[in-house]
Amino acid sequence: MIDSSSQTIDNNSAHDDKTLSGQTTVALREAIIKGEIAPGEKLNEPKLAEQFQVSRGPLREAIRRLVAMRLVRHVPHVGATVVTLELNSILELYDVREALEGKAAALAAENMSEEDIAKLRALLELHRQHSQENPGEYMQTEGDFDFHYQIIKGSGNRLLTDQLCDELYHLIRMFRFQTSRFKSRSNRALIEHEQLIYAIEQRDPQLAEMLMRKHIARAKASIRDALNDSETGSLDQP
Amino acid sequence: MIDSSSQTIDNNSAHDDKTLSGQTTVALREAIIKGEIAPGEKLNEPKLAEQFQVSRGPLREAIRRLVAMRLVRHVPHVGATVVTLELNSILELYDVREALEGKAAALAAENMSEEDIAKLRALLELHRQHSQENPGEYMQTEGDFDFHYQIIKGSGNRLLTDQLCDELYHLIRMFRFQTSRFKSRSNRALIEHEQLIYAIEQRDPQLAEMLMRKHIARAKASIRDALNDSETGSLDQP
DNA sequence: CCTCTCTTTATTGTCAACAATATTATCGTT
DNA sequence: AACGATAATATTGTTGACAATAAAGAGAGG
Repeated sequence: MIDSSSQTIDNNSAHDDKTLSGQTTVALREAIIKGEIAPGEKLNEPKLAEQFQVSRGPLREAIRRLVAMRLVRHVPHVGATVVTLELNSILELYDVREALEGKAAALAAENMSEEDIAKLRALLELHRQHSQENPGEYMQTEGDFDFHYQIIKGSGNRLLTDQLCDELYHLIRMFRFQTSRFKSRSNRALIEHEQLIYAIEQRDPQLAEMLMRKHIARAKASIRDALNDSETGSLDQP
Repeated sequence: MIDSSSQTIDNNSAHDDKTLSGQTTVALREAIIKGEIAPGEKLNEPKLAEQFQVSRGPLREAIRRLVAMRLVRHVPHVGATVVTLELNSILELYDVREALEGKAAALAAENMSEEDIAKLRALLELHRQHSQENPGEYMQTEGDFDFHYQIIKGSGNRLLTDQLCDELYHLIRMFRFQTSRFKSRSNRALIEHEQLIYAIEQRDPQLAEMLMRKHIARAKASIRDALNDSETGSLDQP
């Protein structure tokens, strides 16, 4: 077992929030991420309150939290709508990821404990094994972020971790859900993860940062190519 | 042109929010940043609602937005408290700034229009002039972020801009308010800004990023030194 | 037939009362 | 006197009703 909070990636500051607002937040969040509420769709407060069996108060609070997570946009006196992830937003997201996770990798190379590094390598071997047995499986995407998640946490920077794991993570999840038909090149990711962990083991912050940045930049490029080819401008509409 | 709201740094998604929640948000936010509500202090909802002449509803919403801005921490059924900026949090903040603003500088070198670059240089000259006439003046701090702000906007990345200017910016302001007794080395900043704008003019993303990162890293180091000296080690424990 | 205005409707913003939980104070026991 | 359990208090969470604003529709005029 890697960590007490490793399989529950969701820490979201609401992991132990038994309050109605908290529960409604995760329910609404998941509904949006899974596409049960379509991108661009308007969030009708009375309707959703009825649907989630809560009053409008907690529902409004949930909406505000999702606004902070950038899953929802809000205009005063008009209402809230689910964000639409056009290609441009995705590319912007990956630029931010590159900057933040690159720094996280550098800090991880400096601050991560030897045990945590060992656990990280164990996790990588697990993914490699799984990938060999069932090639092209779902785990690579979840597992991929598992790996990144451990490095981010290994940075020891709380602000960085919160920004990446509480806010941006759910945006990434939403995007992956919408484009799950595209299977990612998991072999390449595995190789790059291997290089990355080696840099961390060598305690080389600059190399770790460079490798992480290139890793994410390549993912970004591959997304741009895939989406440019496949849709030719006609994928992102609902 | 990217946006028309350039001199009003506060865009905060509430710039034209005439709603009570919006007004309460900025009022409460400024009160916290200026220290009228002390760091670590608890936010008593009935008391603050009375103070701001609003009901608890809008006040609660304001608090939630400030939680998203990381100016306030919230625990279910216990309440909200103003964050305490220990040295550690500040250093973490500057690491995140280094990553994000570094990338912003690189993107600005790629995407900024020639006119915007010209305006940026004009702004720098203005600050230099002001700095010569009244050495060691307040403007350098506000002006410093003005400069950074223009570069961030010049990146053309909306997510990046929002993260830096809507959320982190207010944390920085709060920190500066609390430590206004320390005068920053404005001469050095001016020189480094000069180098930075030159790299942008040359359309050299890598150099621009490097310069911005070093610029912020130096600011971080100078903060660490100043705070370590002045408070003699009794600062970072809670 | 289209367009503009006014009315109607629906939706968001705000409020004050109620319920649930945590904090504090009190009291008894060791 | 110190500690722990229990009751009183204060604060947060939730609810439904009310007010203000925007969207939708009807009707008159061009």
